[in-house]
Amino acid sequence: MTSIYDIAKQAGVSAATVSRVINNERYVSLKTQEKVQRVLQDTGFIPNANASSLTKKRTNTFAVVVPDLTNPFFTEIIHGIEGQAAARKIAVIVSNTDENIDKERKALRFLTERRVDALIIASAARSGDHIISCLGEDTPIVLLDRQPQGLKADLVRSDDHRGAEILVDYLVGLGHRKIGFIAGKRGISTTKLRLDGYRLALEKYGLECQAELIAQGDFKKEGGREGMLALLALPNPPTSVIASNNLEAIGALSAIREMGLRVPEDLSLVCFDDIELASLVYPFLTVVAQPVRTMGAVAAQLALERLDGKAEQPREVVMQMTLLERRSAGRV
Amino acid sequence: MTSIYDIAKQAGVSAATVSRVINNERYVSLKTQEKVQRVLQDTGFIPNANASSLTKKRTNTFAVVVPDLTNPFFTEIIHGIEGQAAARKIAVIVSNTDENIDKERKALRFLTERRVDALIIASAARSGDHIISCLGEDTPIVLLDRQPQGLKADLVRSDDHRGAEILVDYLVGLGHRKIGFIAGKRGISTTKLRLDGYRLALEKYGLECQAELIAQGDFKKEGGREGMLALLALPNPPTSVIASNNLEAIGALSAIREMGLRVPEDLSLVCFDDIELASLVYPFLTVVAQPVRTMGAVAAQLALERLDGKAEQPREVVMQMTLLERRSAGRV
DNA sequence: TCAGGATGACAAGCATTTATGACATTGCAA
DNA sequence: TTGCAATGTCATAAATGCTTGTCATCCTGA
Repeated sequence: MTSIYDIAKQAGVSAATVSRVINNERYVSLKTQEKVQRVLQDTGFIPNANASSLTKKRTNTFAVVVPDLTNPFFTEIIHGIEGQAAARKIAVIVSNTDENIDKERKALRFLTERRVDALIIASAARSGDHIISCLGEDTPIVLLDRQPQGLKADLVRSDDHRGAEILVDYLVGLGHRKIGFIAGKRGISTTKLRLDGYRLALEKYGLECQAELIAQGDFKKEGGREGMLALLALPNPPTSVIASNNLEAIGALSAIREMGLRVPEDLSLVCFDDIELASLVYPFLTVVAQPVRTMGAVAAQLALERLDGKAEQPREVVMQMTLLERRSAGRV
Repeated sequence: MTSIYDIAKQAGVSAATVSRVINNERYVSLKTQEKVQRVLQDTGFIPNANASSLTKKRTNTFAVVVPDLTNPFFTEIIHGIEGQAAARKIAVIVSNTDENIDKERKALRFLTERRVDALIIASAARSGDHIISCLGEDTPIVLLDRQPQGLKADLVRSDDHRGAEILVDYLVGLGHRKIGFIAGKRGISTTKLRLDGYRLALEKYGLECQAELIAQGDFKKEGGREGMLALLALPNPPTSVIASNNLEAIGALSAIREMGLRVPEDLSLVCFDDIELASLVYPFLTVVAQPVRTMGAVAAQLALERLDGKAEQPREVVMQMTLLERRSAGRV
């Protein structure tokens, strides 16, 4: 491989000078700058960023770890992150964990081997111990959507609690009194917040929160499907159901159809997190949506600020949830 | 930072030995292996992969460059690539170009600075000159979906030509004789293949291929919308339209609705590339779909084989298109 | 005793950055 | 005009954290 030494030789200067020219540093005369630049141009030389990061102790790389690359919620966030990162000449490595803690652990190990400058993660884990024990205290961490226990780090999320309330308000407004809930994956902060929000909102209306109306999900289609089947098997099933995320809603939908029921005629279904493209094709699911792309951008910003040494205390950015009313819920 | 030298000191061996233990190489006795492993464990040392790649001349990194991170077609492909890569301990850097050649150029430069081991790219460009001139001849390149001119490299795509034929067959089968077409982005191989397929299929049925029935698109929503508006403005508009990809179809849909028309009652609409989640929410768009996840996996495989020195000639993997009949097209 | 393989240390290399210091230039006061 | 400090310009060399070829040493078995 050709290195700055080759350039240096051709230009009749030292490698150090070439390095200075490349990095636009002071203390190199215009004349030598031009001389070196010419050789750089002529040879089409492209410096090795890896070698550079060895000495600079900056890899200009962010790691993004998400639990489900299949979910537009996360891919949109990645989109947002990539946009910010590219503008700062920072590479984005993405890792998918499939909601699997073991995969997450491996990914983290792998990413710290590469000495990423920052980690942006929607963790599949209940607690964050494995994250710090792997990355150490020094690498900036930005939590996305989910806050593992015992992990003090920047956090970007939406107001899950309020989101649940918005959905309950909406359903109650349509006359529903028996509102089912398909919870998210066990042990995830988001799951708890959304469930709590649901409970409190019911209380607000003096509605009893029956345990049997709460089914367990996992933020995936299959979990949503099974959760919904459980609710439908109830002797006295709910007239409306809230799914804890978009994929659960899709699973729930398939369960409902399996049972030969229609939405919203026989049952209302709403959920967290939008699937924008789906609604553009055919506006169907009523949801509370998060400003996903922005969340990604903000997460990247937080990481960048940490790198610049700004900020000390962990920061928490909470975004608004927005109700997008479509056709999956009806008056009862 | 702690390095293998520190480990070596603690274990009472040389750094070379530590390196050998870490990389599981021969010529280190079981006893010293254990001794070193213990220190490795105790200190929780994680080697620096960047330093390693400096000597090994392998970064264990793939670059994936796509034109639209918003399109599930590409995110699913990324998903497929990531799966294969993670299994081989290869990092995936993703770059989004927004169909912008300048962004693509910048991304390529950036990625070669990082000396990625392979490039997997769905290029936004007509020709591939900028790719080789940047990466050089040595880095394996796998083309995804699109084949820029003058670029000899492995290619993973689907049978676009046949895909178009399938759609025309289907529409003709429904009685359509006036079939419009919203083309893809100019200068992209896929655009041409799909258009050619459409033309030839019409010919097969002795249908005249009218130039006015072909609108220009760009593989994005806006292009689809404008293309459809143009078709609808025709004195004698088509009874059915084929959009060159999923996003164009969405744009077309919005145009149709703007004009107060209904699909499929007033107009049939079909397109290339599925939006799986959308169809699960509500089965609407009839499409020819590509096996996206597999395509990503195959692309990664091709890259891996190149790295292993297998394969000499450029290979072309062509996947089958599948018609997914739903509700956006009706009998005329 | 000796051949030959196993073991591991040494040192060079990978492509950069950067501290240090040598030398040149400039500005300004004497 | 001279002297001197401040600054600019650049090369040398050390450092970054790891790998690997070379070579000396130690064992083993014949």
